[in-house]
Order: sequence, then structure tokens, then C-alpha cells
Amino acid sequence: MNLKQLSELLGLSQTTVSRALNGYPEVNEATRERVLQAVKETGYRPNKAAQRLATGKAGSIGLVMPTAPGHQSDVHFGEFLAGLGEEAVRHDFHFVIMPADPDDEVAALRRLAISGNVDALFVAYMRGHDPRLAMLKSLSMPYVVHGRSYGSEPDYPYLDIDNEGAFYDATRLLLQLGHTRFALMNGPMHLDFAIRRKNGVLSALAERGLTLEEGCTSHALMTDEQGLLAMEHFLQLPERPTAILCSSTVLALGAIRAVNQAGLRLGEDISLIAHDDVLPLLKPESFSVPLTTTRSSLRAAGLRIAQRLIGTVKHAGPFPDQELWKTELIVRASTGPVPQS
Amino acid sequence: MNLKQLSELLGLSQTTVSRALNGYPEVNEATRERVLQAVKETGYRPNKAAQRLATGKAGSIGLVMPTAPGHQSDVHFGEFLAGLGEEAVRHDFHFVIMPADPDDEVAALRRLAISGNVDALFVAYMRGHDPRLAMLKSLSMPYVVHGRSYGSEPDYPYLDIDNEGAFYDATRLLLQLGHTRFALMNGPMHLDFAIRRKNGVLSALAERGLTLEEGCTSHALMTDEQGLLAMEHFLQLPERPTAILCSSTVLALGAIRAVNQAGLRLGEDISLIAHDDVLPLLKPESFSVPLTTTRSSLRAAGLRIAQRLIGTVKHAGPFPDQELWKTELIVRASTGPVPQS
DNA sequence: AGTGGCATCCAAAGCGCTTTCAATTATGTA
DNA sequence: TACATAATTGAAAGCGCTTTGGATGCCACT
Repeated sequence: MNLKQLSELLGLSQTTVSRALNGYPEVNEATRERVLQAVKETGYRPNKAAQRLATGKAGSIGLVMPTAPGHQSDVHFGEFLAGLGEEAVRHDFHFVIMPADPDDEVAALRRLAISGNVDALFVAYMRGHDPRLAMLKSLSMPYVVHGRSYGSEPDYPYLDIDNEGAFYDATRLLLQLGHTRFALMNGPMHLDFAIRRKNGVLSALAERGLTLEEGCTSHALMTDEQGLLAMEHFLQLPERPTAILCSSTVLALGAIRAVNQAGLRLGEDISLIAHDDVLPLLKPESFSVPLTTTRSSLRAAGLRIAQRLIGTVKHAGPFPDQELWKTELIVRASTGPVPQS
Repeated sequence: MNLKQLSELLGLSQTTVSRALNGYPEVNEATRERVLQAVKETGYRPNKAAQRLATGKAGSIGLVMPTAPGHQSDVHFGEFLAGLGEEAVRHDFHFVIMPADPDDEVAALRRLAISGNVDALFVAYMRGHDPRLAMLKSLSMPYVVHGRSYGSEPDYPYLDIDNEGAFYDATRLLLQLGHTRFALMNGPMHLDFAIRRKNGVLSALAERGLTLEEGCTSHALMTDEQGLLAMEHFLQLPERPTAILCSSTVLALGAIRAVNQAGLRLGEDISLIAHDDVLPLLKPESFSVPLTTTRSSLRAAGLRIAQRLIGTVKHAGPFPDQELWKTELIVRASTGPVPQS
């Protein structure tokens, strides 16, 4: 059943039926009723592809999912998606997900944009000097970036959390507790948040004339294994750090395993603060020693970005172009005064 | 840049250019080269919506993502998606994800199918007597079901694991270790896998004239909190069970916390076997007491289903209509002989 | 009676691609 | 040389929808 058939059935033109369906004012109320009734009876659904071709609108937002054989799936991604979804479902939007090799992001994003399958783009996993920004700007399609790109002019729409501030505050807390030997367990070096978090740590340390010693920074995928490995490395340093800053509760999971295996006590021998994305699976308060964290909900960020994106597509704006969310520093038992040695 | 412009640029007809691009044999190799060259230079990309309208093919597979405000995002979903993605990226397919309230699955699935946005459907979270099956059959669109639907005629394409066998075997192992008081920590009661796993447990127990006692079965969302609650409940039963079967390592996470809090030792006072979907975050061998598990990779299942779906769309078949994967029973330290009391 | 305004409705022109059917030229065969 | 055949190419007809630019009829008002 298509528009033509439906309109013939009703003895109306396609024009009128189309207008009736799309809520245009110039159609008689009685006629509209008839049309709506017929739709109900016939189960007619407009063909989206045709609609899209005619209007250029798709009712969907696009994103690239980094994936590859052996590429470990990222819990953060799923959680973010849940946030997007929560908002999208309210507006009858859907997602088009383009899986792509992490090395192929720029091209994948472009393909997605040009495909005509999406009205707006969501971009994540931002890097320093991210090459996607230039491409996005040239695209004349709405987009919102999750995170920022260190080193690029901040003239693009983004939603980010104050990573630098979060890790600055966290470091300050540990300094106040008397710690002087710090280590940072970070995400991959090229990612924007990793850069900023490191800066936050360094600037807090610098105020006391301190710095991150040689070997006291790790950059790795945010998995629990990597957390374990990094922590094992830190623990066998001659001048073992007593204060650990950790970019994710996922890393912390492994890190704490290493601490336990070494027979050390978290919150006493070693203090640790992790960033908490509020993953349902890793609640810092549920760790055997509850974790002190900097917190900001990834899901909430997803929801907000979906709002902005969908709102822009529907011209329900205006929206702030740039948002920077503060994080909360929540003190639990994994931090304590520096041990007397 | 569209086909018309490109063809004018080349002094060819749209027909020929289109054929050159789509690999039809009746175009001169030299001409094809010229076209390809021009495409490279101009950056021309065919408009997907138009392509879809003309061919009826979309190059995408659709799925429904259950979501709602407050609905906790499901790690299993993300992991499965990663598997789908791994295969999809090889064939330049993408996903269309329709977020939907869990109570609205049938309608959401239908909307997705009729939207014309997808070539095939993937369906998960199967229930007993699942109403979606009838709808899918009437749809004349390829689909594969992950799981099965207890109580429905098994005449639909599916990929499932042998849930009943897995839990039968697990239960047998615990019986052999001398356990007689069992508890089952299961997923939501209406879900197919939950039904089958329970059956597996019951039939193994029945062989010894045993059964699941009153209060020794829990059905709940597979989150760590629910695991904690369920285990706390089991532990305060007058006849406390010594053998626990657990439908997910996520549940086990909470359950073990409860065991620890009660001052009991896993693998000694309490034996536990969990089903392991091979989630990157919850490796059974990384638990403080490594977990005995029944294992089957969710990601591998996603990959296989994507293969079947994409293969069917591309007429690269035939594929088996129904696959039932055996699980592995891997013994680690969380199971031990029944304690002498 | 003549005019303008309003409420409705429609024919037809796209949107950018694929594909059928036909035309043209090149090649081979008798 | 004449004719069948193969190799290339094109014109044009959709795919199902939206939207522009009129029609048409009816009414109120001069």
C-alpha cells in the first residue's frame, strides 16, 4: 500500500493525502479525518526512503562504533548509547551505527554523513588535534562532539566534562592528605580526555613543586587487564607511589586486584581516586573498599547530546553550542593519609 | 555532486556511469576506468536514500534496543553489538537501532521493519511464547532470532546456546560433589533462556530425587545488585543452600559480595557456577576466587548472526536455519565438595 | 454585477538512483 | 559482401514521497 493507492482509494490526490498526514493546515478537517481513518484501516505506512529522498530528512542520528576483530568492546560505548537511546525514543528517532576500524574513523564518518542516512552526527573518542573536526565543519550537517580536541580551536559544538578540573581537584585532595609520590593511570595518550587529565594532575602537583616521576604515568586502553599491568608496574618501582589517579573505574578494577595481590591495603598503603562514568556494572561504592571518585554520568551526557542533536534537526533550538560539565569529587574509603614509612 | 552531474562531466549517460560503478559487465573497461577516476577526483558518493528507493535494499540490519528512563543499560547488549559490528564492517553494512520501551517491542519491531530502513532484522531478548514470532513470519523480511521461544513451534531461524544442557551439566557437577541443597539465581522469568536453564537444573536434580526448594529460585534483572539481594536472601534461609547456579557473571558479582559480607568462603562453604557470556569486564578467572562457569561467547554469537543475516540479504547463502551451540563447562575454584556440617 | 479573499484541492515537477528496452557500433561468419 | 552476433551505450520509465504553483468554488463587500 503506497500513497498513490491510498489516495485513489479515497478519491483524493496524493497531495491532499500527504498534507493531511503531515499536519498541514490547508486541508479540511473532515477530509483529514477520512484520511486518518483510512490509514488506520489499511495500515498504510509511508516509505521512509522515499520520504527521505523527497525531504532530505532521515529522522536519525549517526555515529561511528569503533570495532575490529580482537578490538575489545567498550563498556563506555554501550552506556553512552543507552543515554542517546533514552532521548531518541521520545522523538521517534533512531541511530545509524557505522562500525569502523578505529584507524578509519575520518573516512567512516564521512561515509556516514554523505550516505544521506542521517540528519546529524555524534562524534566521540576525540583526539588531540582531531582531524575529524575540519571534515565536520565542511559538512553542513549538525553534529555534536562528545569531549573536545586539545590543540584545536574550540569553535565547534561540544559537550565535555571538566577533565582537567576533575583531576586537579582529585590531586589536590591527595596532596592535602600528605601524598607526594603520585602515579597516573590514564587512557590512550592520543585521546583528548587523557591529555587534559594529565594536565590537571601536573598543574596541581606543580603548585607544590612536584611532578609525575619517570615511569609513573601509564597510557593504555581502559580495560581491567591494563589496569592490573599498570599497577603491577607502579608497585615495583623503587620509589613506589602512594597516590594513584585512575582514568576509569574499569582500570581501577584491575589496579585494585594488583594491590590486593601485592598484599597492600587500599586506602592505607595506597590511595586511589578513579574517574567514575557511572557504569551500572562498576559502582564505586560496591568495591570491597569503596572508591573515592570524580563522577560524571556518561549516560546523562548521551542523553543531553541526543537532546541537542534532535532539537537542532527539528529546529527546536537554540541550544548552547558548548557545554562543560563539572564533575563531583566524592570521597570514600580508597583515599587516606599518606602512610608513615 | 550527483549522478547526473557526474555523467555530464564525463560526457556519458547516467546509465553507463551507474553500471560502471556497480560492476556490471557490459561496460567497456576503459570507460569504467575513466568513471572510477572521476569519482576519485570529485569525491562523488551515491545518495543512499535514492539508491534504496530504487533498489529496495538498504545495506543495513535493524535491531531494537530496549531502553527507558531508569532502565539500566545492559552490558550484554553492548557486547553482542560488538560482535554484529565486527562482521558488518566487513560488508559495509550498518545498523539501524530503534530504541524502544521494553513493553513496546512488538510494535517497535514492526515499525522498524516497515520503515524501509533495513534489509533484515535481528531479534533478541526472546520470551516464552514470544508474540514477535508471528509478526516476523508475516513480514517477508529476513531475520534471525537470538535465542528461542519456549512454547512456540521451532520453525523460525535462530541461533541459540544449549541453555538447558549447560545448566544440566553444571548441576550434575555439583551433585557429584555431594551437594544437595541448590539455589538458582536466574534472569527474568519470562525470558526463554531463564526457562530453559531452570529446566536444566530441575531435570538434573530430579534424577537424584531432588528439587529446588521453596525460596531457592530467584528471577530478576541480571544486575549485580539483584545478585547481591538474591544471595542475601538465600543465605538467610533456614536450610541454607550450598550450591548456587547463576545465570550471569554479572549476577555472580553481586552474589559473591554477599557471600563475602556474610563471612563465608566461596568454593568451600558455598559453591557457585555462573554462566559466562565472555564479557570483557567480567572475566571469571579474574575473580578473587576464580569462577567455575558454563561458557559461550555472546560476541561470537553476534558475529555469527550478522554473518547469516548479511549473507541472506546478499544471497550468499544458504545458511543453516537453526543453530544450537553447546556451552563449555569450565571448572575453576568456586566449586568444591559439599562442606561437612 | 464585479472584485478580492479564503478555504480546499490537484497536477505535475522534482529528489537521485536503477533498470528495461532500444539503438548504435564493432566483430565475426558464410 | 551481406548478415547475424556481440559489445557498448543511452533514453526514459519508474521507485514513493513532498511541494510548488496553480485551479476551483464560495463568500462577503462595494
